[in-house]
Amino acid sequence: MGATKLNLYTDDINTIAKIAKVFAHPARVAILQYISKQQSCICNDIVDEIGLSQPTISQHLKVINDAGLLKGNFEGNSLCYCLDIERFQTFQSLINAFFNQTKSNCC
Amino acid sequence: MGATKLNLYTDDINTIAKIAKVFAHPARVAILQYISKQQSCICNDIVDEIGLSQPTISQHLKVINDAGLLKGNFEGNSLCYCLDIERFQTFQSLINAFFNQTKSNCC
DNA sequence: TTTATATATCGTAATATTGCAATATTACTA
DNA sequence: TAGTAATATTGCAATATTACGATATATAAA
Repeated sequence: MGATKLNLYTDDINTIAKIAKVFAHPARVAILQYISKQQSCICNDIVDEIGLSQPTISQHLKVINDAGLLKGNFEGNSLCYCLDIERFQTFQSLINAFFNQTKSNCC
Repeated sequence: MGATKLNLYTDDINTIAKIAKVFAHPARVAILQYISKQQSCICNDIVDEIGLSQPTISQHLKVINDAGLLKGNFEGNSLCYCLDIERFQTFQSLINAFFNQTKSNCC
């Protein structure tokens, strides 16, 4: 009990759910938006920008990163995060495919 | 501790997260897909279709319904659920606006 | 090497989500 | 009105997520 029964669903369905989970917390939406606004891909002023602790931000970044949405490299002694646009685009396409298919089928 | 600090974020950000949450569980993705496939908006063979118990499906339906995505009306003694396409379309538009804005801003 | 700064990880408490059995409710039918 | 089928609600156990303090690790500069 309590755990999601992933085996009940098709891979496609699990993929959509997994993608949606990344955006299902406002901190992660805010982080993505903030990263995109910094032309030069600046790093952890995210902690200052959003009002969460450094470990919490780091945890959310890990979720975003595990989804493959980040490219990070060091600039000086600080980490420079950048959105992986291609991957982001893939997510958008998959989500749109789900929406389009679902609504076109419906009564 | 533990609870999401919604007050830290703009309404737009919280809206995106809330929408994403609906799709962040495979059962709900599957339910939406299944409902859309039934031309005649058929009801709780969802329970048979997906392998979850009736109360669990009902709970997921409630989440989807609370998001405003369902139109339900009784047909005989069974409930006929139907996707609210307009609302669904609104969700799609909002998500796409987020994606487009985020990726166009980025480095 | 020491020091300072930036980021990640660990451990843990608080809260949320998932799933189901039992039960209640609703709507039809006899 | 009693019985039946469909759906919702309640209560609870298992698990996941969120958040943070403490600490570890990594990089740069002194």
